[in-house]
Amino acid sequence: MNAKKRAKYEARARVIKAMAHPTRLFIVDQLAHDEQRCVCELTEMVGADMSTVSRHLTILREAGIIEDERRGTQILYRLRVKCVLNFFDCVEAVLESNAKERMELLR
Amino acid sequence: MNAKKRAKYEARARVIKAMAHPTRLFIVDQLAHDEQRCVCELTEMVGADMSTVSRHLTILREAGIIEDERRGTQILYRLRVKCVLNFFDCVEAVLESNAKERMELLR
DNA sequence: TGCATGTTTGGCTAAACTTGCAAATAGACG
DNA sequence: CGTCTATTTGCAAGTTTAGCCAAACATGCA
Repeated sequence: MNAKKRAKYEARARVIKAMAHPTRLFIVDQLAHDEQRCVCELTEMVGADMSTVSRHLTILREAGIIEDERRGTQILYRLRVKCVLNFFDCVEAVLESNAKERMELLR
Repeated sequence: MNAKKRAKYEARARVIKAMAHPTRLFIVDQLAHDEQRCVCELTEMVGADMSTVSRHLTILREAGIIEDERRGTQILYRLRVKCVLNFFDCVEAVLESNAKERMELLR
């Protein structure tokens, strides 16, 4: 694999890596339903330290998956690219396929 | 977020995390085109130690993304769930969106 | 200006990930 | 059985990540 090709896959991996965490997946899922949320609300929903949630949000933002906008004293986050929701369907398909496989092995 | 919900997102994150590496993305992409490949071929294409490639394959297999089958002395790997290819389209959309954003900031 | 609220950043530790080398394992075959 | 080929696994070192607390920053408002 040459340098150019490697760079291509590294760029893609950076985006996927940003989603590869339960809390960040939850946030994306939440923003898919709720349009936009402030850090305080997300912190409440996630149930972790606000500093931790803030860092997760930074990771998602730097990957280009979400964007933010200041509103007075708080900062609202929202989804930037909707298609990430397709991820969920496919991931569910993988998980179901895994479950089915396990069932068959038991027989 | 309660325990059940957390478990759901953790399961999803495990699948996505398995894809969150340039080499593994390359392998998935390759298997999408080539039907199936042995470890030696993939090692050649990736250009890393075979033990490293083998480990990446294990990670993908345990996530349920690929499956293997012994053929004589070698082991062939192939994609198990095709929809992971949708990931690429969306990831490209994110990357393009990022590129466009950068362009606008320059103006 | 000074205070209150909301968010990010610095610093640190523990845990997880990545990689290559060397050694072990699994089949194929004489 | 011994040996060859293909693949996996044990180990060690280096790198990255996640999480919390405390401190810094930003904004709105009296």
